[in-house]
Amino acid sequence: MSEWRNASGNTLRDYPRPSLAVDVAVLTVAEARLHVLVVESPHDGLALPGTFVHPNERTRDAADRALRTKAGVSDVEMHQLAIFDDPTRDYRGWVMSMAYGTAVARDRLPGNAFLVGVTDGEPDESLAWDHARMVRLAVADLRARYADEVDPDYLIGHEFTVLELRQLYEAIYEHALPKDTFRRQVSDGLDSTGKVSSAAGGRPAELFRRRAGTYLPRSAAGVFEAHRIDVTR
Amino acid sequence: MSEWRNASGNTLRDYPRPSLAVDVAVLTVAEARLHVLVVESPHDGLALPGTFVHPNERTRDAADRALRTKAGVSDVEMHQLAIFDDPTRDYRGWVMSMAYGTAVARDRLPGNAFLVGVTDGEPDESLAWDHARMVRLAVADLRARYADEVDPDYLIGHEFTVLELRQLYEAIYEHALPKDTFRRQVSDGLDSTGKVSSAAGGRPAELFRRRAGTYLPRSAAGVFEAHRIDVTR
DNA sequence: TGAATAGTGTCTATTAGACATTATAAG
DNA sequence: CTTATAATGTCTAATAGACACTATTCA
Repeated sequence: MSEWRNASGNTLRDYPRPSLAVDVAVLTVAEARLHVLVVESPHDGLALPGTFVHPNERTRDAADRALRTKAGVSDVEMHQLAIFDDPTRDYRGWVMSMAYGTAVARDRLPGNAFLVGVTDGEPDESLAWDHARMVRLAVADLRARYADEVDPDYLIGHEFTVLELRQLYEAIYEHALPKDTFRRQVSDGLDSTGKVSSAAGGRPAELFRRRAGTYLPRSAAGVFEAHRIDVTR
Repeated sequence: MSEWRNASGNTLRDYPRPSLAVDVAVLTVAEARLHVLVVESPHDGLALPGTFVHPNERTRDAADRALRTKAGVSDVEMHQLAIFDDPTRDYRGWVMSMAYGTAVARDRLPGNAFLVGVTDGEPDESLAWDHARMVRLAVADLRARYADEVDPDYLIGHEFTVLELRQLYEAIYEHALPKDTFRRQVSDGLDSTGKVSSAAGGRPAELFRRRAGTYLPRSAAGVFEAHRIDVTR
């Protein structure tokens, strides 16, 4: 590699470079609760799927690759959370990790996926390294995005009833939501399909689709979120 | 360095590592407008202050060091924005950059600081590399944080009038705010000092301090922000 | 006194939240 | 019919936004 030199005299070979990893917190809703996808290794215990970044690879592509090869998940839209850069965070040496977050419907994950429940941003089982903090950031990010749009990550299908949508939001925000207020908050973000769901004992519920390009009202965050997750820990 | 090997067989020396830089978007309000602090280099033109990360240094410490040495600014609380990792983004080779954002009062910057006006997240003059995108992220981050608390970055002093505070917010959000509604939005986040400002022709204005540990109401974001900055570009 | 600015009261339209009512299905 | 669930209407309290009014200074 030629030694390009910029105005301040730095070159790309002046000093050691960090190893760069990515880790991905894949959230999902199963049994009406938030879960995070983990992988188990004999040496490090439970951890988020991750990998080292390959030469000239983007971190997002590395995260995609980690999900594909270690968790059997593809075609996921991810969001940068933070870089974890404590030089002592990895026993192997100077390893930084870019954390990504996303959410995927349960039925897009392998049937034997290892899911750990998440309560108020905290995994029910302890994770390796600083991965619990990554989960906390992922949940805060998920909640912020879900207060902005109707189920942007398609945790439920393309067509759904308001009840199904509300139960999804109750799982994400971890508390009950009033059914009439919830309906009014989201109704502007829904398109009616005309169809109804097969009734479960009572009046059949109407099936809706996400309305493209609509945001939920600013008040939605206040309605959904009972409290804020402390992401500073 | 010993070759620690983890369960999946990776080592820390398997493949090349990226050079890692940091760049900092320091926003300030001058002449009732948002500005961003830039440095000028003969080779690259206008750019955000930045530096390469030193061995075993945290990115935040590197960002501190860049601000101190290249812009004469110290003791600034910064926020991670995003990692910029396009492998072709730097002509010198594979260089990623972690972007940080912050805001600093004009009088904490050197008198000869190079400030570029910012309109709707866009610097008035073109910046090197992808630094304009970093500015966009910094402005979005600033607005989100200022909708949460009263001037958390101390862009105005410890004691201030509601008028001064409102003019600050009008500069940050780039539109006029109704004086009575604004006052009601922020009043719960203020403590009265009893003192009044030296009058400027009319009734003297009361001086307030930030009330510790209070958040602005959730509706504040809707009142302040006329529209959202597109950070996807 | 009038001019200028700070601060507050009032009215209206909107709406979150609670509750009641109607609508539509199955048995 | 009864029962169950969906969807909507109604009432109240809170409040954003607009506007007017009062308060306090200086000239």
